[in-house]
Amino acid sequence: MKIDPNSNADLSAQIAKSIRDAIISGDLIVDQRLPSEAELSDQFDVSRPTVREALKRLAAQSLIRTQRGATGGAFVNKLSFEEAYPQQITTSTLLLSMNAVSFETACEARYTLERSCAPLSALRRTADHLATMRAEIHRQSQPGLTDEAFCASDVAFHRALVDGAGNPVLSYQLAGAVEAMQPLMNMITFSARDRAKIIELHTALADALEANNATGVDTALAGLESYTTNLAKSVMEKRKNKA
Amino acid sequence: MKIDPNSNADLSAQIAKSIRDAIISGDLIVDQRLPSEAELSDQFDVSRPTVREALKRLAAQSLIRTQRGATGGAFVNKLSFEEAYPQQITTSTLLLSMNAVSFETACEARYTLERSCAPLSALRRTADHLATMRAEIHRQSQPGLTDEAFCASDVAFHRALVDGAGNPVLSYQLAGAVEAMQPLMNMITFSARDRAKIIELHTALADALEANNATGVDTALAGLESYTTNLAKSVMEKRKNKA
DNA sequence: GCCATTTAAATGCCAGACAATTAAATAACT
DNA sequence: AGTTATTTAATTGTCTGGCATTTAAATGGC
Repeated sequence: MKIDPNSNADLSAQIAKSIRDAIISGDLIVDQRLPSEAELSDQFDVSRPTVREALKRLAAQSLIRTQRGATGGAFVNKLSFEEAYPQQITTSTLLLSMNAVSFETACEARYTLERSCAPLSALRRTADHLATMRAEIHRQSQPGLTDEAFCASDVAFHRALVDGAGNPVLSYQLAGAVEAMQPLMNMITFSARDRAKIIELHTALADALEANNATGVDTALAGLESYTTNLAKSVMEKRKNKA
Repeated sequence: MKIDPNSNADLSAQIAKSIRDAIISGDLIVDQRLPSEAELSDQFDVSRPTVREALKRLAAQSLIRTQRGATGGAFVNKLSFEEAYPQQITTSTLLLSMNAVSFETACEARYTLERSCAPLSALRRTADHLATMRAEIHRQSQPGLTDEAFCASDVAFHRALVDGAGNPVLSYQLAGAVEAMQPLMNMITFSARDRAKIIELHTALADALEANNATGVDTALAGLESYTTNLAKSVMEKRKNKA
């Protein structure tokens, strides 16, 4: 393997790309051991620190894992949904906060995606999913709950709804949209009356889901979306007037 | 800043996490310059190579960019949708290939998400989106087209549909679902008759979109999903019989 | 005042070394 | 023979120190 030292990209970036491509193309398969750092240095004709930088890049994307010791080394990592979740959420969160995405746009995306899961979830949700949702509703009605905890519970509730569709790909894609909204939601402080309204809609949603009533679920979600949007609008309005 | 040398995690991973948290929390803002590698070495009380490994981890996630020269250094990167797309697609592709996700499951997720965009797109699509879709349909009907090119055009067509919803967050989330399907779609070689059928459905979809007919778009998408699923099923069946 | 040169600061890269970890090979002991 | 303790070898983790390269700003010459 050879690397172009005249490219404008870092050597470590080129090496990382080379290995990444090998993983994506299937030349390197899951759990396969990569050559040792010393061997990679020879193959790519670079120093060990440079190889290490390349490997760290791959590790940051969970594409490899490393093990020390005699039989250690870098191994192609089986990328699991569990591992991919946090990265997806981090990226989505930063995208929202760094690109001045309006609350409305983010909210629309989130509820659009979530409503698409509703029919499947109404069909396939297990008792487990329902139990989780009921438990979260109960938590949300506790008086002493902080706004952060309320929002976290809200996220857990909606994730149970999405997971109810029984499609891991769908759950993964939705995770980013739902979780990344949390910081934005936290900016809206909920009054007791607002919470009661949200809990009421959550209950309606759970009831419809329990009855396998897809239309009911969709209606409840639409209600949540418009209520949330209006709430945000009024909060923003108040803040603007104060300032 | 101090790092725990007795943790089981690598120093570079801990440092990367520390800086990443600072970015997420807003302590470090976009375009802000991080301390130089030498300064970071001092602050975290580690060597420069270790700091560099940490920075490469962050660079792999597009959280920072580096610049050489007198006024150079590492800067907090404004994560753009354009930058996040490829990562999202790589991750989604690997998740599908490494986790034995069935074609059916992936296909269901993809069309479920895409159908959720249909109403918005029927409402908001511009002439530009329509033109792209018509152009891709035209390309798809060229006789000499390879299967790969046909699939690539298919992806472009569907991305135009999604982009028509005019919501960047939605487009981003959908990119992974749509693009990650391409390698799976490539495994199904399309006969001329299959292509004609797909083009027919694409045309119906574009027509409905042009008429702002949300229901028509949804019907066409549902048709595409069932046709694709059945096609895949029969292809798999044939392969099993051969073997 | 403008252009060429120098300088300084920073990242990019390398060589060599040592520490820590781990599994396997070996030796010692029962 | 079998089990346990020790040694050994391979590998990653980390450090030191250095040089090359790039870039913008400071300096100097015209």
